[in-house]
Amino acid sequence: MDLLYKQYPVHIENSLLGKKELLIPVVEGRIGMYVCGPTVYSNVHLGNARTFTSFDFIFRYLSHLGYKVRYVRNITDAGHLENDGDEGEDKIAKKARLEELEPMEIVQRYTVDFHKIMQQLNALPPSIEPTATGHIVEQIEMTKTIIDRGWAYVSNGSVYFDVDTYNRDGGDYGILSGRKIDELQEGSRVLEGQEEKRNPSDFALWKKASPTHIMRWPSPWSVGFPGWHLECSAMSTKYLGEEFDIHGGGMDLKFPHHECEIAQNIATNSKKGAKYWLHANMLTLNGKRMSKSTGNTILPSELFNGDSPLLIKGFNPSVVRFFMMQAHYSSVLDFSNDALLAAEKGHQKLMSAWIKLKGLASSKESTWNLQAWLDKCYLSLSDNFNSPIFISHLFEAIKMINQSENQIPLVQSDLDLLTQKMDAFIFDILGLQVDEQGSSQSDALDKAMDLVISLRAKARENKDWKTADIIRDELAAAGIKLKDGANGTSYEF
RNA sequence: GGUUCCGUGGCCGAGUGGCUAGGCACUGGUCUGCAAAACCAGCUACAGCGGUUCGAAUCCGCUCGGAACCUCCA
Repeated sequence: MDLLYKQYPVHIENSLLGKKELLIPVVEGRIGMYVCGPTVYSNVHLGNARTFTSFDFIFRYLSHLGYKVRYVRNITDAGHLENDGDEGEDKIAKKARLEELEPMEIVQRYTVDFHKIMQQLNALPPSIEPTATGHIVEQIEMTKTIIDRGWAYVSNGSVYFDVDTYNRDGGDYGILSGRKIDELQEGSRVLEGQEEKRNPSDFALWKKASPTHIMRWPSPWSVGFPGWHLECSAMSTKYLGEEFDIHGGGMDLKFPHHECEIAQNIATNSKKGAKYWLHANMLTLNGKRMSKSTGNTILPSELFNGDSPLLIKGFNPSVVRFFMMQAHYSSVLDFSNDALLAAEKGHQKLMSAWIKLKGLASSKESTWNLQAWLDKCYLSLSDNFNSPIFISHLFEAIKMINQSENQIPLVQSDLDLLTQKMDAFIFDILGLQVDEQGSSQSDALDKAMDLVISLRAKARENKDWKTADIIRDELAAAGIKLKDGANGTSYEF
């Protein structure tokens, strides 16, 4: 049998070219994917979580297709400047100073928070999760190489990438974002402390630390810290090679971060790193980008437990994930209570059908075209990871399942295949989870419920509606919903 | 000001030249002691104005509205 990725070749929208292309891995059967991770100086907000959930879904699908995927997602724990001038301060160091903590305490706290949230959202851990501080040596080496090749200069102990010279030598700074350097300089903000740079568009590879700066490492140029853009170049090269397949990140990193990464890669080894660039779009709240300064923000933990003035209730992480998956990763997704509520219902319908499917019997012949449906599902996923279309196909199957009384219009082998594929689609690829309580239902509980249901059935036989309704209402209050059907009563959480 | 992108039915959200996703909500019906669920049916839209075309939500132009980025951003 053909491998799935050969049967359903993946096409992805490459931000570098602005068009969809066939994914052809550098090494057949393997995918190297790098995603820019979070800067761990505060709790991840929901927008961050969306980006990582999007790439988790992509990782899951590529793996499902049979690719051997090495997924590298870094933790930025140093080198992320507040601004690029002399007053530039490392984000981690700033937070540490404000909270009077050791920088690595900040890093530890928010790394743990990040992992916890991503786990709740059922995101798989990446294959490698390297940290910037763990790769200072590599970053220094890369800086040396770029200086040696003539595209960086030392200024007062700091090292800057020389964008003008790089482009004059045939570099293509601006290729990703479509920006032209001349325009950039005209439009750029006036920043303090730019005098170390020859040119405003130059960016730091290494920054000399001020006497009070608390994160510092020795280097040939000064005691200091690496520039933000450099870590991703250094770590992606180290773990995925000079040429690898996919580089992902939030849309807001396209410029300057990813633009700088490409320039650094080419300046180091004449190769631009990733073949395909993917950008996950922003999550907006009330039509605006989330921002801590304006209060237009929500933390995943608040969303899960409902502890926010913006929410009427909490939502299960799997519902949140389903909500995100109903939009394409490359589209802006607007967040609202109503949208979440709708997603919750849809999620419930999906899970109910999944549970029903497992209890259905097969038929003597298949009158539902399983293969055609499978093709549609895979084609939608392979078409630039189109999760919304994919989910719409899922609901076609759900309709068929719900139309089935006790028998599904499929022979046993088809029923087995459908069950296996639904399992893979819902849980392995979309990464959804059945309600924890629902999945933990034990035999004992089943027996107890059977008893309660039969008692209620008796009451109903005797037209003792009062007793029947008390049982149903009390169970409902306890979170157990009874459903009277033609073939008896079932329950769910 | 520059770059990129978007404006789809009550809401969310796909589609990107013809065959008009899907979810949620709503209305009617089936089922049912009632309810819930499910099923059936209905509601059927593409910001506005022009243009190209046999045909445009989809391509082009303009107008209006919104978003992201332009060295903190996922």
